[in-house]
Amino acid sequence: MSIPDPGKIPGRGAVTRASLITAAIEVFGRDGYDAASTRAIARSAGANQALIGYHFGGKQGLYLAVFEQITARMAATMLPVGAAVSADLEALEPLPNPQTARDLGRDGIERIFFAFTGMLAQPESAGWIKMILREQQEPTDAFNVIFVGMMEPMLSLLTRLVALGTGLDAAGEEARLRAFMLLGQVLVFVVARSTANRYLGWSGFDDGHSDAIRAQLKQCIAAQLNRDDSNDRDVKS
Amino acid sequence: MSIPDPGKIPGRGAVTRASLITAAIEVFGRDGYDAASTRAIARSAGANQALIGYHFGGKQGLYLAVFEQITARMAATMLPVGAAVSADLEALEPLPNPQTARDLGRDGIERIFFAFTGMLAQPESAGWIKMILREQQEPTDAFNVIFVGMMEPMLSLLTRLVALGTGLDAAGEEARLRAFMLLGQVLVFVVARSTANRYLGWSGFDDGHSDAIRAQLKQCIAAQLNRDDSNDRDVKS
DNA sequence: TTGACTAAATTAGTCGATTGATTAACTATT
DNA sequence: AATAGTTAATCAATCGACTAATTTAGTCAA
Repeated sequence: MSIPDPGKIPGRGAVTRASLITAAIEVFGRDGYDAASTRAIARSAGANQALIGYHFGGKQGLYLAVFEQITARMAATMLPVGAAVSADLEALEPLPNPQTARDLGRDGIERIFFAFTGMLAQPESAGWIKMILREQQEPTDAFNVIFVGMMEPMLSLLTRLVALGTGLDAAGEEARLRAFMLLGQVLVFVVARSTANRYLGWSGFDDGHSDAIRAQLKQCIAAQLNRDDSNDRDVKS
Repeated sequence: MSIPDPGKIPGRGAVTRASLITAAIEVFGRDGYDAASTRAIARSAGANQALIGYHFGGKQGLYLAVFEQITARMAATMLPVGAAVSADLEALEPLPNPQTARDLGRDGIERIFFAFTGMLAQPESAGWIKMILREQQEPTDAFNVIFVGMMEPMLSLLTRLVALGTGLDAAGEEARLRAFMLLGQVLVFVVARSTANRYLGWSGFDDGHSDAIRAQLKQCIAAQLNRDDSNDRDVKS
């Protein structure tokens, strides 16, 4: 009648439950929520179709469970990096001279984006990247899971670092906009993936390309944090 | 038996054909290709469901027709701007001194992005933005239509301008990467729309927000083109 | 102007296939 | 024996495509 508690001892049900989620990431990512049939997912998982209803209550429940898994996996790679950067920040809290602050901000941003590009370049990422993008356009309950578990913490830290590096107010909209735009410089390679592949002659987003992106990104970050002169000239418009 | 030629004199069929496309942009954009039913599209257009088969051959044919319309509409706003910028470039072809070149590049990039943000901020854009994003992840024949008609011409021009402003080789990968990343700084606000809305406290991408984005974008463009110093220090790594 | 003829456009209805969900029976584990 | 897990089968609903019948608009002869 009701959904079994997944937090229990991993009985025989736990393995099929896990394989259903794994298969669902694959099929949902490839076909999208509507085109993905519960039968296709079950077949890919080597399980019976009725088990989706048994373990997750239905298609929607499986979809939500997939996002909890995705968020947990992303958090496992990104949050430690964020915590390390954050710790370095707290370490010399009495804010140092402007030049040191800028170097610290730039270093933190680079470390975060280094981890981020590495994660995106993993072949198995392709599936859930598509799922997240779909959720961005038509958010369901699943979006909330990934926003509070991943997006919001990383964006907050990024905003702090941008503020540190540029001298902007960390609480203002400008710093948040800049952090967001910074993120866009990386995201564009996966969200506009077909355009990227065709215009740049790539066949996908692999490690070699993430190195090339990192090299350019490093220059862009450095340039955007060194805004002392251009700032004083333009900010009053 | 076969699909009627839409290039003929606009008989009574032309108006239903047009209203079907308009409704299809709405429904395809909202629900996605698979979840959008031909019945829902026909109902929204005030037409009979069988007319989709009659005018477009089927669901797929309607989808393709939608993208031809979208491409035409985007091209109508963007290509004139691109042509104007391009004309200014040809005007002083014997390349001027580095400083003038950089100003010219920056000015061209700003004009393109100004038009681009304006287009994205239009309320009726929301529908086809989603369609294009879906096509980026799982490209069909429709992607080819929009790539050669819109993406490729604008990216080429953008790359030229970036090369002009930075001194990079216009034919190299670096310049194309930079142009692409520049594009990402704007696109992120529509592709990560739910994250943007929630993190920035917006309720959508309207004119007021596009002004705020333009202000930050202007500074970012200027900063990224003034890379003389940071370039010499880092480019050899 | 009228009426007959034709082709384009539109309609309601039906087709087989597939969808997510549900049930009752069955098996394995404790 | 009792519970958890699994299975095959079936349910109504909906899908895209298709067909035959009908209406509309345009053309030409009288």
